[in-house]
Amino acid sequence: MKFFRMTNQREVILEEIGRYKGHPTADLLYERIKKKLPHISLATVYRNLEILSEVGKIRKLEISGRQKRFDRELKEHNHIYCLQCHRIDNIHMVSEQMLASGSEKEIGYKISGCRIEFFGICPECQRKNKPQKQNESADSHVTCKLNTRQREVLAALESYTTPCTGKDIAAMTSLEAAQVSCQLASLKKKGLVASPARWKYKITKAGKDAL
Amino acid sequence: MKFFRMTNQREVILEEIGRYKGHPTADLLYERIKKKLPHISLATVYRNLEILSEVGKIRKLEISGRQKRFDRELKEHNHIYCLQCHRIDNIHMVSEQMLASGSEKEIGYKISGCRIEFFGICPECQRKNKPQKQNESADSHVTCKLNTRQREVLAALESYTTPCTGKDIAAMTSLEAAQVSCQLASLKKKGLVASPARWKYKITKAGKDAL
DNA sequence: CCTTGACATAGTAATTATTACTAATTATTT
DNA sequence: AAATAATTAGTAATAATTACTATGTCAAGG
Repeated sequence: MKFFRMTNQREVILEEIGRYKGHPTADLLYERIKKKLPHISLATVYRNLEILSEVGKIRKLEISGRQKRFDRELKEHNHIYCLQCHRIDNIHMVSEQMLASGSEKEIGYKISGCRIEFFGICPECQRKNKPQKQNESADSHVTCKLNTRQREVLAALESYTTPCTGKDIAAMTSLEAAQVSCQLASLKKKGLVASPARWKYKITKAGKDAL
Repeated sequence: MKFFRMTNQREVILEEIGRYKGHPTADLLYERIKKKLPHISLATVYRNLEILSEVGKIRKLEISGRQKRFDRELKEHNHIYCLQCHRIDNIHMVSEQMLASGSEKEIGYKISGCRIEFFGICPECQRKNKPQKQNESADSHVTCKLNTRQREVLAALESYTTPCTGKDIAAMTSLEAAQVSCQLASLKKKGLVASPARWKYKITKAGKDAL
């Protein structure tokens, strides 16, 4: 049997998937991981995602769309997929009842699992679709006066489960650490981010709504 | 609005999908269609599969595996996928009940559909897996003494919904028309194929079992 | 009937996501 | 420490699909 070695690269990959709320693709993970391990190769990311999912540490999704996606969530759940922006969210429901429905016998397959994939339009895209007229107009009074940098910082925070430091955010975005902390201060004053611990920031409900 | 022109190529593509029982991939269809339209381009096949599915004449499946698959079946159904040989079969069951289960509200998505994908081992692969020892031995007494050509003819027939002529089969396989009719005669004698009309052949239950 | 313009086509190039390969490096076992 | 095995970065190769381009076809309006 092959021996599995927990290398530094694998730890970072695993940690990065864990930090990420959604179902990231290999290349997105690669972009993020590169910030920490600048010399890592895309092939290493791909290989390890494959191996980690074989070992059962992560889960590989082969869902709609061109790219495979990965997540850390190991308990059974299904997915819902936005036809418009291609984001994927989790959806929890029993799937066992269907397995028991006698269809297994009916068609002769030995069923080992089931994946349910809903598709539709996610809340965010629904919101985007509604107001079609205000495109040419002011465009700023709706979204609580967020500038590009603030939006970028907020978006980065939004995609993470764990609280981040300013440095983390700088690594995820194109911004410098100084720029980030400046935006964080202003966002905090508006109540769009909270700081559960010194130097640690997370997005608030209001922050999510503002996005 | 764009005008949709039913060209000869599109008719042939549509007909070929209709003739095919499974969920063929673009390149498989291309191989088959080339027999009838030797000058058709793979790009044309791809483009038209896309267009035909937009127009609603066929359905595009984005299921597990690398390639997209297409089928003509327009009423709602779900799929089951063999992890081993990658074949895909239909499975009929109600999916509406899940849509009503309140999860729509729960996550804010506007759900427009749902795809359920079971996976497991298909009957054929199960059969292949069982007898592991007889690999070196005679290898012929089990399968009702089918030779390679007969097997090829039978497999071609098996994949079609409509009765085929010998010429059809010759086109699908690597065999000459004369070779095909010779094999058909012998298969008919064994009861593995039936001839519902003069020059038309279809596979029988016994034929499927023999495969 | 002949031109005009939208739609289609074959053939090919380009792209995207992923996998395979290779030589060098690192860890584990003997 | 030497031998062996696993892993890596970097790059080449592959598979499926899409984009591009020049040419061709068809149907309608002058």
